[in-house]
Amino acid sequence: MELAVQGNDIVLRGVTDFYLPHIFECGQCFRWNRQENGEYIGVAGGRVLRLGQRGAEVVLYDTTRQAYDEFWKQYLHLDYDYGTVKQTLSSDPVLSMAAESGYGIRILRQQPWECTVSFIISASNNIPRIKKIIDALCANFGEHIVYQGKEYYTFPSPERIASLNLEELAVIRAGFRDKYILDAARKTADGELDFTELEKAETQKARDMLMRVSGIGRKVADCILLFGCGRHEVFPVDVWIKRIMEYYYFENQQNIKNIAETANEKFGTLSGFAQQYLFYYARENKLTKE
DNA sequence: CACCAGGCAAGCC
DNA sequence: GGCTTGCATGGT
Repeated sequence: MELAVQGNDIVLRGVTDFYLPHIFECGQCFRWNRQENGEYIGVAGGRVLRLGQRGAEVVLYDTTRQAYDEFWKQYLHLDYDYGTVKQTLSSDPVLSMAAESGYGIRILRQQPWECTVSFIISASNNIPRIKKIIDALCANFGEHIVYQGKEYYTFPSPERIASLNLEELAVIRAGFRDKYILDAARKTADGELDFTELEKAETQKARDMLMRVSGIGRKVADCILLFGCGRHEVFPVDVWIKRIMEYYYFENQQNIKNIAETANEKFGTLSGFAQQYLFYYARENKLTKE
């Protein structure tokens, strides 16, 4: 892959295993929106970016080399070899098929705090409404930024949300999840939940730390670890994953724990990548119940 | 108008 | 420990 700075844009050539719709529409993130021309605009890490792609050429509009080196390269997981990931996983026939379907998926390196709130909101919810609630959260309590003449909002800090009461937070229409968001914000603001400490901890210990927050169970914790902490060995099991795993690997219904254990035996340290390919495949094919 | 959506906590055994 | 139920809200 080669990089060129052209005016205010950064152009990447020879990019493989990377396809914008796969990356932004596989359910890992909620703040990227497809434009009419197929480009995507998103807010992450307090910045805004417009992204375009034509085959192996990816353009990051109106940004700097510094922003790319410091943030977007890692965020977009461009410093990682997905060819090897897919090659290894493809020894399993189901994963071979799923990885072919979602060939351009990258697991974004999102910010742990944003991930925490986003996946608390995801509980018993649908993706369009999750996006709507997060948008309202940012528009009401985030910081205003302008990019290419349009207004955007950053994701609000733990301190900002911790300063609110339930009545004020009700404007985002999160329903019963509002008290969970507040608990996460308070525990993060006062250091009871410390993401720096969490980074250093073993995976199971890190999961336990997250699950001390009300509203964070096993599944939400695992999403935070995978999407916000770069723990690629974690395999979050939601209804879609449960459904596709039962369909291809079992003859009947299984409990969550058994599904996660089976995945770890099959996919090892690549379980998180496998999870994303399977999730995308299950939704793409509208895999139904039973 | 029922039913459901990237689950979770609380209450039961 | 495992199993059931209620939960806010909005979309179909």
